[in-house]
Amino acid sequence: MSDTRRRLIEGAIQTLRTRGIAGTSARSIAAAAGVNQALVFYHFDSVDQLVGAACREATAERVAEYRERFQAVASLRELLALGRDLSAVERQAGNVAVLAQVLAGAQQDPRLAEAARFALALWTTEIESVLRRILADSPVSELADPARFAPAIAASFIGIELYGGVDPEAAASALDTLEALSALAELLDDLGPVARRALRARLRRTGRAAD
Amino acid sequence: MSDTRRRLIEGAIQTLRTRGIAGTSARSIAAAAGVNQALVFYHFDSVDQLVGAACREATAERVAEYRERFQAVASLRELLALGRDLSAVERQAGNVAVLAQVLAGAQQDPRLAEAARFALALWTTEIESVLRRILADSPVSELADPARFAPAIAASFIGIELYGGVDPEAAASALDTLEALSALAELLDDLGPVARRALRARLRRTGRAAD
DNA sequence: GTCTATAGAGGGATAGAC
DNA sequence: GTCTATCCCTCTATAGAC
Repeated sequence: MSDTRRRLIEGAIQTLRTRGIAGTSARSIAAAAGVNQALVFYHFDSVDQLVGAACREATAERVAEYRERFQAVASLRELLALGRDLSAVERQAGNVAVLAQVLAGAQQDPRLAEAARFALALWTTEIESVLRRILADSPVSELADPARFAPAIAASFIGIELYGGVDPEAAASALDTLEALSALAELLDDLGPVARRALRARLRRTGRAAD
Repeated sequence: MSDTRRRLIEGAIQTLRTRGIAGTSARSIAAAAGVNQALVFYHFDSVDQLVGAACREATAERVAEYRERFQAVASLRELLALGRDLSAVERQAGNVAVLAQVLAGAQQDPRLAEAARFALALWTTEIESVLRRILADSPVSELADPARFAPAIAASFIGIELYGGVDPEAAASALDTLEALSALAELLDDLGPVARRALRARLRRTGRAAD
């Protein structure tokens, strides 16, 4: 990829972080990238396509960087602890913020929506494969299958990220709470088949299952 | 409150819903409100103050409308089921979307941040009082105290709302999953003191508690 | 309180020289 | 591929008539 293209992508990421979706324009991106404003349109045709590309790329980069750590996760608690670390690191770097801003813009812009869907799919795919592995023998799988559980986790982290922008303490509490709740899953795992039977009985009574 | 003020607030809410934070301007709001653009500045001094006021008011109105239903909630599952209903209704009306858009803008704008904090506090206060009531005798309270649990729930719903704007099916799955997981809490309640002791033992081993 | 008009900045996008 | 220059639009905010 050409150097200018790279710089524009970097500039877009930076601008989304510091000025949000509402303050992201061809001019502000070009200024951050240190290139001429007309080059936005030469290389990407329009601002939203550049923003979309930046979102895809920033996410792909981050997900790739965390892949090994995802693969090392051995329990729900570890997954949520990784999420907490990731949240802290990415808050510094501002990469989750990029996705959150694009997602906000995506509510009204089909091009951004496609990019946001792609980025979310990258995260959920990763989360889903971890869940599939760590919940395989867990009674938790009676309640939630990985493909449906993963978007809940991804969405929660994005919500917490946005919350953190206006109330960091509350966001930290939220992260702690999710992690603490994973002790429920561990307790269930301790109980093993007993828990599985009890859960099945519960589900029969309330008439609700994983799907 | 004057009629024009009211109309501007309504116009701001409408505009946030249909055009997002990036497309919300004095002109677009005034057009939606059917009033002159200069009146935005006469009544609110600036666009962000109008948007902030709209966010506060829209939220206060919705929270008030749901207060009775919150008070009728008797279990975590019912709370999450109410959240699901609320999410569906509000998605139609677009009120959670308003908060989500203001929250996105709030990451870079102190005035919007204050409004978002206020709006989030309204929701979390409501959720917290429900949690305090329904978890009073539950072993779940070993893991998460209501004041720290509530922001996690609020944040998750906002994340799911944004997710729903680009992938409605995944968002629906996420809502289902949260509801299904509340069966864990019920199971714990069934087990009563046994579960409480087991949880305490677990927590001692992993060295983590509710706070 | 409401209107018109406008200043002045910033926006997307393009034409055309190099 | 990159630049300058520009068109034309939208933006916030204000001044001043009514």
